[in-house]
Amino acid sequence: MIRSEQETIRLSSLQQIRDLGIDPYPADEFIISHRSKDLAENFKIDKEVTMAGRLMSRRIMGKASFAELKDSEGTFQLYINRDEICPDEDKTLYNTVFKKLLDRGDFIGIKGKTFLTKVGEPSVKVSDITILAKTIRPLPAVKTDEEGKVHDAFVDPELRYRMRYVDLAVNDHVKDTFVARSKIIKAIRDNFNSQGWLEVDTPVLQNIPGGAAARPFTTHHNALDIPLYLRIANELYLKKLVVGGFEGVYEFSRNFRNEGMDRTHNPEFTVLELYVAYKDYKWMMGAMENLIGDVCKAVHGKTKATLAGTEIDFTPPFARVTMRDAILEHTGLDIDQHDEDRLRVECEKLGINNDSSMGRGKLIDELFGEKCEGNYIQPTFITDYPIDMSPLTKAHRDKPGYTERFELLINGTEVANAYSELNDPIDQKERFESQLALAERGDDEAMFIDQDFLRALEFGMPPTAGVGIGIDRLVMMLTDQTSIQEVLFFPQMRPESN
RNA sequence: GACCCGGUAGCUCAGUUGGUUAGAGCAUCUCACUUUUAAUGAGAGGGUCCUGGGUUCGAGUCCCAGCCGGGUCACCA
Repeated sequence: MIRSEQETIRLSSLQQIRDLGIDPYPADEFIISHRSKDLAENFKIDKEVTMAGRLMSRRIMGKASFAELKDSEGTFQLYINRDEICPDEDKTLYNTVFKKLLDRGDFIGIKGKTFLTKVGEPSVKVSDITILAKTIRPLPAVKTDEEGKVHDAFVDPELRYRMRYVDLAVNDHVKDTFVARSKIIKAIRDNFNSQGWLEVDTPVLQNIPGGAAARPFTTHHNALDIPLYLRIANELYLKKLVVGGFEGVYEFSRNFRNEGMDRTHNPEFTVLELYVAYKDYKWMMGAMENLIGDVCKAVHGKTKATLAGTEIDFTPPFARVTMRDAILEHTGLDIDQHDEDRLRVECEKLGINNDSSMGRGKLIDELFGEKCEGNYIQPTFITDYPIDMSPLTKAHRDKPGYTERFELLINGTEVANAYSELNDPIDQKERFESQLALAERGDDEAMFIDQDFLRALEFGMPPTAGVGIGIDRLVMMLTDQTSIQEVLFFPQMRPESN
């Protein structure tokens, strides 16, 4: 293995540390009394503290030095005086260990007393240093100047995603995004648990990849000698639980789809699905408004957030527009006045590519996707989808040809999809069959038929409202990120060649 | 998958029309310095110019192929 100059020097330092009888990777617990942020916020001088973290920079001035210690909360300044840490004749700890053998990035533990420097910077006067873990590779030297300008930022997306540990170690704002992600998930859990809904786990490995229209990843189970699929959705399993008698179930489902990758798609992604018995999609819109308002507050302390320079207002209620009205508004086309053939002609006029495999619903979906979707920046419920695009959705109570379904759009992107769940087993069977017909017509997105799900419905499912929320996208909307890779710790990448 | 852009030191980046030994800042190393904060001053070292071909007296630079990434589009609810 070829080592860089800096790595070679660090390896040699590592050996010298060992030669001094110091373990560079000690096993002992290091007890921390304070962390940086808390210590700064409640700062008092002459407090005895022990702290641990990475040594991020050193400013050595002969017999005294300043250093930055970075822990999980932030950084804190250390003042290291030779005669304070080496009161006896032996000055090795300062002259050799601290000045020569430690490097930026090393984990150290310190003991000391708080004080204010001449210029008023809260600091710890160190009385002892313990090496906790020696680093071999140098961290990028990101520096921030007086004006807050960042120099030598570690910004190459490829390096950042492949070595997220480095990204997190040096780019504080990246950490903030993931802390926000965690807060969002916690806020959802708290909201749901407080209503008595149950968090459940359902299979990731499925015999039939159901509940969505997507290309699955396939694998093989050796003992059973059968193909298995990584789930593309967990919808059908959760509904089976509602059949079983749970009135509110939810799951943060890691889904897998063997499709393209871009700013808003990663092969594995997280969808929160929730099913509540005896409710309908109208009720669900209210539930979503409350939830997302709560979640926004958990992150920003208010129900507004900035996204790509625009303020997004998550204060309920959100706008509600039927799909028919949306298309009418943005294209002047009233879909209720056109059958499939005439709709195809109109799509042609509008420059929307179409082919004979596309049914009426698919054409409407294209029309909406191409001409309308991008216009909904503020949170908007698009309601009442055509029936042949929604095979798991209850037919609309008073609009023939439509379903009781809505999607929540934010910044022109679908964030949630919800409906009054179809619980009529006969209707469900027919819907699956028409999906099969679409597949035969050439639609490779048509759904698989899940016989066990149909059997479950025949045992009776109460009227139920269900929703799926794209958690990654929701996190993007609330953290001002425009790429899914910024909200996933380890986005999918092509393997490094080496 | 198509098109556009990029890949040069640990990090961020220059590199002219193709022309000596490929540069800068930070980082690293050596020396000095006991309240600094992008510490400072003096000195030094560090390169698979993404890979492989080609053109040329000569390639970081031009051409071809490939690899990796980013962006746009297509696909994908």
